[in-house]
Amino acid sequence: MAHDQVYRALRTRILHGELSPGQALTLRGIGKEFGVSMTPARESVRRLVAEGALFLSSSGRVSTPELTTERIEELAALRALLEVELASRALPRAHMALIDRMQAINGTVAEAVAKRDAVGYIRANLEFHRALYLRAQAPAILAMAETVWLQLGPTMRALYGKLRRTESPHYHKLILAALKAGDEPGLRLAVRSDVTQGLRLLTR
Amino acid sequence: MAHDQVYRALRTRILHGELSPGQALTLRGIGKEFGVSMTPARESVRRLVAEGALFLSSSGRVSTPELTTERIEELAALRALLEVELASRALPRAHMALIDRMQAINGTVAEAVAKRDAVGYIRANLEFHRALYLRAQAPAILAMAETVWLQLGPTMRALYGKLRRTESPHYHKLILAALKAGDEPGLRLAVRSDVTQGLRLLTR
DNA sequence: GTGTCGGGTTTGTGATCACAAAAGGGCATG
DNA sequence: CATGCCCTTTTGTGATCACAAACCCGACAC
Repeated sequence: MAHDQVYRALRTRILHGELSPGQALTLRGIGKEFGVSMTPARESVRRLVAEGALFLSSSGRVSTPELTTERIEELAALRALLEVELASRALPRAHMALIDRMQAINGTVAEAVAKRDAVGYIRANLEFHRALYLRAQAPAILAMAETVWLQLGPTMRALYGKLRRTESPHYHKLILAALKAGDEPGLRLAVRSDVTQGLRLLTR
Repeated sequence: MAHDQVYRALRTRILHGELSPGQALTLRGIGKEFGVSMTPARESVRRLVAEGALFLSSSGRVSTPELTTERIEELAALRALLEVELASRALPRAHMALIDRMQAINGTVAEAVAKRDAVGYIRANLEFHRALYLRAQAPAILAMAETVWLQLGPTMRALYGKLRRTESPHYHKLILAALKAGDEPGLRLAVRSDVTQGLRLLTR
């Protein structure tokens, strides 16, 4: 059970962008921080490496990945593919209660943007998307989308650290509008734009 | 380095459908088979679990997954999404040499079908697809497609064990034809059909 | 015949250790 | 002042062990 707690803690840390790209980790360091031996630390690290959340150098050293532009573009394309599908599947099941909740979450997103709180922004943004995708009833696809998020975690932090915007995310409003209208093509376009938009800044 | 060899061996075994769904594995058994201790056996197993290739029961027991119909359908949808994208990206770079090679591989597929060799069929089939997708120059997407294959490995074995066909795969010919003609919509449809066709049998 | 209980056995978990390879830093040399 | 080398320290790897939980199977009771 120990390795699972370590795994979960590291995972959310990476997912929420609390680690910068290229940041090094050591097994003994992790073990010490969580009060366990190297064994569970190693297991959780290996698992995160398997998911692409951490990078394992040829000498066995572990760090968060520093993504190349090409890889970022690929991951953005993956997000677009997977999340458009998820949104599309969720649409018929998206009732008013869900849309209200997403609207509330979007308020949190706006707050985080205003406060320049990168981690808060990323977390709220993920929550916004996940709230919708959970309705798709497609756990395998959602899991795959989450591993893509995981791989982008540290990079996202770097991205929003550079961002100068203080206005609330435009495409989230389009997503909500399309949901309300039951407009599938509009939803697909809005999700694709939202997902692609941010990453586009990084690749130039 | 020991755990990597174990990992790779188990991975190809699963990928090629050499293990039936629900087959149990033990750490000590794996260690004994490969002449290593439990430690590297555990690491490789945990990695395969993270990739969805193995299933970890709540009590820690490990086995190949027995997929539900819903999950098979989802994984089929994922294959369709990812592989259509990969094929589409590969198309502009698919020269005659590649098509020739794919045609040769398709001969191997036909042989395996004729001999009722499930493992040979799966392996040749994967090789056929991978030959094309490698040209897409999209390692992240390809890696994701491969983990989907991995999850389906044991199930595929069960599927082709039940199959009665002895004719060579029809959709592979359509894929080759679309490649030769540079026909992108045709290619997308052919790949989608090929990927969906087999799994469709299982879900009914 | 069916169900339940018990004990021996199998199995996973996490800690610890010895070892080798890599990294980092200080020193000498050009 | 820069560069290469060597030694110390750090770090990952794999083996082994003690322990607890789960499992299996046979016996017993109803």
